[in-house]
Amino acid sequence: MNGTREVLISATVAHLDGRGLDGLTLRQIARDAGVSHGAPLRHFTSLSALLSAVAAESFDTMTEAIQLRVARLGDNPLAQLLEAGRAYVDYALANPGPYELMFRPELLDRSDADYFRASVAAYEQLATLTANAQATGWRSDTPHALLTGVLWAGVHGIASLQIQGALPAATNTHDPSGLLAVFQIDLAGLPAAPDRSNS
Amino acid sequence: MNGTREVLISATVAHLDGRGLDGLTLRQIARDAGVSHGAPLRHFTSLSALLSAVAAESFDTMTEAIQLRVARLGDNPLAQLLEAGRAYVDYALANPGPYELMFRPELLDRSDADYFRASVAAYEQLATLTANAQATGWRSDTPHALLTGVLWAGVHGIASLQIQGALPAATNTHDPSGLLAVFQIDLAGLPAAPDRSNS
DNA sequence: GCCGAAACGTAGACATTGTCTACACATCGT
DNA sequence: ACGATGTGTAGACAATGTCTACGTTTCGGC
Repeated sequence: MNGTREVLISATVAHLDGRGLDGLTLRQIARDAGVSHGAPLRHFTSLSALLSAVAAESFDTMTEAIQLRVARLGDNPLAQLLEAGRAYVDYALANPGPYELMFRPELLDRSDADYFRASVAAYEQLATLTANAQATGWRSDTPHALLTGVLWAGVHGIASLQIQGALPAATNTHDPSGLLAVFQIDLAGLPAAPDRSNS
Repeated sequence: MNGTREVLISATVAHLDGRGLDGLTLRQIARDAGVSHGAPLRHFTSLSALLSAVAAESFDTMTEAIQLRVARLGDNPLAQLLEAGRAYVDYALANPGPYELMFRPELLDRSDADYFRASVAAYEQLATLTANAQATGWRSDTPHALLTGVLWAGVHGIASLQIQGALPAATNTHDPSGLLAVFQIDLAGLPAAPDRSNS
């Protein structure tokens, strides 16, 4: 149960939560986990492999958190899509360390099967929500993959810049959901409100 | 003229253009520049300081490139804003190495005056274009700093994900300007077309 | 139960990195 | 002319990722 492999992953997550990527080395993780500096290589072929496992876990956690938030809403695809965007940014800002790791390909092993699966699952989640929204007529003329990519880029850009404090003070003091509110105007502004055509 | 300082910066830029951040070490830069491994520290207090100088230069280059593209257009603030967004993404995709460096605070020296100046100048450029567009009535009710931040996050997210190949194939094969076209719909969709009210 | 093999863990190498220090040479203002 | 300052080199130092050699521990088939 508390196998070394799990301890290593826990130590990595703890370090990410505490100090982020700063000082996150294989030997430091080993020290935190209470094992020798060579022990991690018995469970992961490299530092990248260990970080990929952690990144995959973080992707899964984020996907679940988003799913929970979306599930609370009724069957309103556009509202669900917006809520997913907010939940995405909320997760990133609440877990900046793991989030940064997820989008640092040079630290990860891109061929890691679990990382690939988890990242694709996250994308598929957004793609499905986008498709549902488009099915209601909202932006049905925009190519699906293109729209999904742009929406992802939007929330990713907000999360990234906010985490690294790159947004100037005036923007930074706003609630992150406030940023998304602008997207909401975008999203809801164009064709018709989705559930009004049903009542 | 061909002082060691300039040679070091050139070598760094060349490395960024050729291999990106991969293998970009102080000693490798020194080897490329044909000096000893300790020489760079005579001109820069640390690796971060050298990288900050290069990042500042890249920011300035990008700002100029955007300004050129915008200046070609007539006095149509909304069209200028859109063109700036396209020029931003174009620069990032044409110079992925320098662009990645610009947004890697842990590699840079945040207190570097020139880096700060150059990054603020880039932000101010976008802020001005945004303000001009808002002055025509476009989204004049959205707080200026908030809108600027969201626009920046949008293009930054697109550029970042595209550079690291994180967007799936269907999205990736599109012309990057195609991605922005979706933003164009957003931007132009809401109130009124800006120049029609003039003719 | 035994025992060989596999898994697991440790300790010590090795090359490489950023930075520091000691030293040498040049350049230049006075 | 000469001391100070600037510039370059070479050698240290600690730290890192990974490799190898060497012990344990564990465990499945006889």
